Amino acid sequence: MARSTPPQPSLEPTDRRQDILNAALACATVHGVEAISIEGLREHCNASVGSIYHHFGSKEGVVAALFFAILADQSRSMQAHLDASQGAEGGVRALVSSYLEWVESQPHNARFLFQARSPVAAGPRAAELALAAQQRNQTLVAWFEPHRQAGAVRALPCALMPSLVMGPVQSYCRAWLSAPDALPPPSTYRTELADAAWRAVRASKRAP
Amino acid sequence: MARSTPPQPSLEPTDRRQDILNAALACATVHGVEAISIEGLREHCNASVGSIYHHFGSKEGVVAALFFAILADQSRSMQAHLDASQGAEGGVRALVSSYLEWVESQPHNARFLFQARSPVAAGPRAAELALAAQQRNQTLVAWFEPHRQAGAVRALPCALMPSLVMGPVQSYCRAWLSAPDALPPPSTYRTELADAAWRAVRASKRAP
Amino acid sequence: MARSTPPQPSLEPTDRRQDILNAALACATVHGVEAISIEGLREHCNASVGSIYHHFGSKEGVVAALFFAILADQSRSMQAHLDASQGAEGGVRALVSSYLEWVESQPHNARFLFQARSPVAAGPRAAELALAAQQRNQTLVAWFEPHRQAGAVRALPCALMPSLVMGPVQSYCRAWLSAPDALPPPSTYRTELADAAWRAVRASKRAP
Amino acid sequence: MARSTPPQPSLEPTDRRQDILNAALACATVHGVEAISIEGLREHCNASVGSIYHHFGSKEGVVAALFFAILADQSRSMQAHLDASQGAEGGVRALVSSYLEWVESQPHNARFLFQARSPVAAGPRAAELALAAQQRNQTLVAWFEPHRQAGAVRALPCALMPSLVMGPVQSYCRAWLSAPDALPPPSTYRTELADAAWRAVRASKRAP
DNA sequence: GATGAATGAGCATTCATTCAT
DNA sequence: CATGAATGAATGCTCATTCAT
Repeated sequence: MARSTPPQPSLEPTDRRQDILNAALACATVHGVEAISIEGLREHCNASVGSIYHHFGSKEGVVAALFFAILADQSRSMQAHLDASQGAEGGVRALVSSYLEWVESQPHNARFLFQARSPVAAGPRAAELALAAQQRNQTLVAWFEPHRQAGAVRALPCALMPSLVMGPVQSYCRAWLSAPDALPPPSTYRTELADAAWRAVRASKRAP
Repeated sequence: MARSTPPQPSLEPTDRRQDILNAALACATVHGVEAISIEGLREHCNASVGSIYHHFGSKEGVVAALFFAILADQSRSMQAHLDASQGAEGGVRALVSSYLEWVESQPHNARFLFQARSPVAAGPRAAELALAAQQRNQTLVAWFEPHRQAGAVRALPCALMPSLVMGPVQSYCRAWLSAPDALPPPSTYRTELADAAWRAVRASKRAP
Repeated sequence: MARSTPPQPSLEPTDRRQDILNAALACATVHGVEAISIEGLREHCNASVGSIYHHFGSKEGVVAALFFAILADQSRSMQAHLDASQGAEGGVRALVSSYLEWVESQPHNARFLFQARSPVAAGPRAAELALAAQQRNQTLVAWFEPHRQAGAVRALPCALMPSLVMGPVQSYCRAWLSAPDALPPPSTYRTELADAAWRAVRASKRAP
Repeated sequence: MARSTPPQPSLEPTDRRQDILNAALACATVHGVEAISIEGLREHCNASVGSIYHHFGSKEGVVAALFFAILADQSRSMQAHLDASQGAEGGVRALVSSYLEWVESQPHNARFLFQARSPVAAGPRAAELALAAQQRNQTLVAWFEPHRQAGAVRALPCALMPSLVMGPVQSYCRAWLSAPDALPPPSTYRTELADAAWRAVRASKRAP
C-alpha cells in the first residue's frame, strides 16, 4: 500500500509485516477502523496471533504503523506534484489536484487515513502524529512564503493557510468517501476546487 | 448541554435523561466516543444500569440521542443567524461566523459531533442522520438559489456548495478542537474565514 | 470458611460471593494459588465470568478477599485462646497451641495463607496486609509488656518476639503442610513446641 | 551470584549460562519468581530465545538451575561454619549465625530461595530437591547425635530439630526480606537469636 | 552454539444486555 | 421508574516452545 510503484512481485517471499498491514486495511475497509480485531487480521493474512504481536506489539501498533505508512505515501505524492509545479497558482492547483487524485486512486487508504487519525492521536504515537502534521503544515507555509513576498499570494495568517487551500477539497473528498455512490468523484470538480483554492489565497486584484 | 434555554430548575427533580446525556458527553470528552460504556456512564451520573436502558434502550441509543440533540442545537443556531442576515454576502458571512461561534462556545459538543457521526451513521438511526444531512445541504443550496439567479453568486454545482462555503471553517475548527492550545481560537480569524468563503462563491467581477 | 460458627444453612439462598471464595480455596488446594484461574472458579461454583468480576473486580481481588477472610479467622481464633489463658507461660502456650490446632483443623486454609501471602503483598492491597501484620505483632508485643515488666519474661527486642515465640511452630507447620504424609501432625509435638516457645522468652532463672 | 569465588574474568568470553542465571535473579527480585519469563530474561541479559533453550531446556530449567546453585552455596557456607565450630553450643550458634550472615550478605539470593522452592518442588526436579532437603536435615540431626548422647542437648524428636534450631532465625529473616526497611537487619539480633536456639535444644539444668 | 520469526493454546478482562425485585 | 446482580460471548494479549538458518 505504502509502496505503490513496484506492483508487488507477489507470493513466495511474501513479507509478513506487509501481509498484516494489508489485512488491517482490508478489515478497516469492510467495517471501519474500530472493527479491526486480531482475529480478523488472522483471517485475512495467514499470520498467527503471536506473529502479529511479534511485529507490531499491539493492535494499536498495527493501526499506527499502517496509518503512518499511508500518510507518508500521501505526502510523498503531493510533494512530488508540488515540486513539479510552476508559480504560485500552479503550486496551489497542484496541491489540490494531487490530493484529489491520490484520494480517488486509493479510496481505501484515504478512508483509513480519515478514520484512523483519532485512534492514533489518542494512542502512544500521538507525538509522532503531531510532529508529522506540523511538518506538513510548515512545508506548505514555507512553500508559500516566497510567493507571498513576491505579492502573488495574499498576506494571511500562517495557521490559516492549510485550511484555506485544502479545506474545500478535503471536505468534498470526505463526503465522497462516506457516500461514493451519492456524489460524483472528486476529479469531476477538479477545476472548480482548484479555482476556489486559488481564489482563497491569491493576492487581491488591486494590490500588485 | 443541548438545550440551553431552560437553565435547569436545579437539584431535586434533576432529570435523569439529561443526567445521562451529560455523562455521555463527559465520557466522550475525556477518552473519545468509542470509550463510552454503560459502566462509565454509571460512574459519571448516578443512574443505575437499568435506568439507562429504561430511558435509551441501548448504548447506541444514548449516543444517538445526544448526537441528534446537539446537531439540532447547532442547526437552530445557524439558521437563526442566517435568517437575520441580509443579502448573499451577508448570508455567507453569517453561516461562517455562526458556525465558528457555536463551535467556540461549546467545544465539547462540537468535538462530539465530529466524533460521533461515524458510529451514528453505522447504527439504526442512520437514515435519520442521512435525512438531516440532506436537509441541511438542501436548505443551504435553496438559500443560494435566488442569489445565484440574481447573478450575485457563481453558478457552481450544488454538490460543491457546502464544501466551498463551509470547508475552510470546518477544517480550521476541526484542527483547533484537536489541539486547542496549539492554535488561536477560530473567532480570531472570523473575518479571514468569512472573506474566503465569500470569495469562493461570489460571482466573478467580469461576469454579467 | 471465614465464618466457622453457623455451619451454612446450605443451598437455596447460597451466597454467590461465598461460593466464589469457596471455589478459590478448592482450586488453590488442588494445584496451588498460582493455578487459580477464572475458568477454574467457574467450574467449581456455578458463577459466570461476569459475576466473579462483579463481586471482586479481578482475579487478584478474589485471592485477596479470601486471604483476608482466612487471616481474620485465624486471628480471631488465636485471640480467643489468648484471652482465655492465664499468666505469661499460659499465654505463650495458648498462642502456640491454638496456632497449631487451627492449622491442623483447617490445613487447606493454612496452606492458602502461606501460599497467597506473596501475591497479595505484591498486589494493590499490600498496604492493608502490612497493616494487618503490624497489628498482629503489636497485639502480641503489647500482651507481653506487663509480663515483661513483672519480670516473668525476658527483656527482648520487640521486633524479635513474634519470631521467637511463633518461629518454631510456624516452621514445623509449614513443613507438615508441604508433606503431610512424611511428618507427624503438629499436635503430636504440642508440648515440645510450647515448651520451646516458653524457654525462648521466659526470664532467666537468675533474674527474679 | 551463586559462585562468588572466581570474580569473573570480565567481559569478552562472558559466560552465557551465568548471564542468564543473573538475569533470572534480577527478574525475580523485581517482580517475583512467578514473573520470570523468557522474554524478560532476553531483555536483561543479551541472549536470544534460542540460546536460553539451548542452555537450560525450558523456563523451569533456568529457575531450577539457579535455585540449586544458590542452595548449594548456602549449604557450603553453613557447613563450613559448622565444621569450624566447637562443642554443641558452638555448633548451634554457628548454624544460626552463618545462616543469618549468608542471608544478610545476599538478600536477593535468599529471597529467591524462599520464593522458588514451591515451583521447583512442583517441577521435574522435585525429587532432587526432596533429596537435598533430606540430606540437610539428616546432616543436622546426625551432627546433634553425639552431643545428645553426651547429654549436652535435650532428647527431642528428630523431626523437630530443624524447626527448633532454625525456626526463629528463618522466621525473622523471612520477615526482614519482606520489609527490609521496616526491620533491623538480622545480624542486629545475632546474639539473641543464637541464645534462643541454644536454649531451645540444650539439656535442661537438672537433667543428668 | 546462536538467532529470532513463528506458533497457538490459554488467560484475564470488558461490556452490552437482561430481568427479578 | 429504579436497581444491581447475573450472564456469556467476544477480545486483546502473554508466553513457553519450536525450528530453519
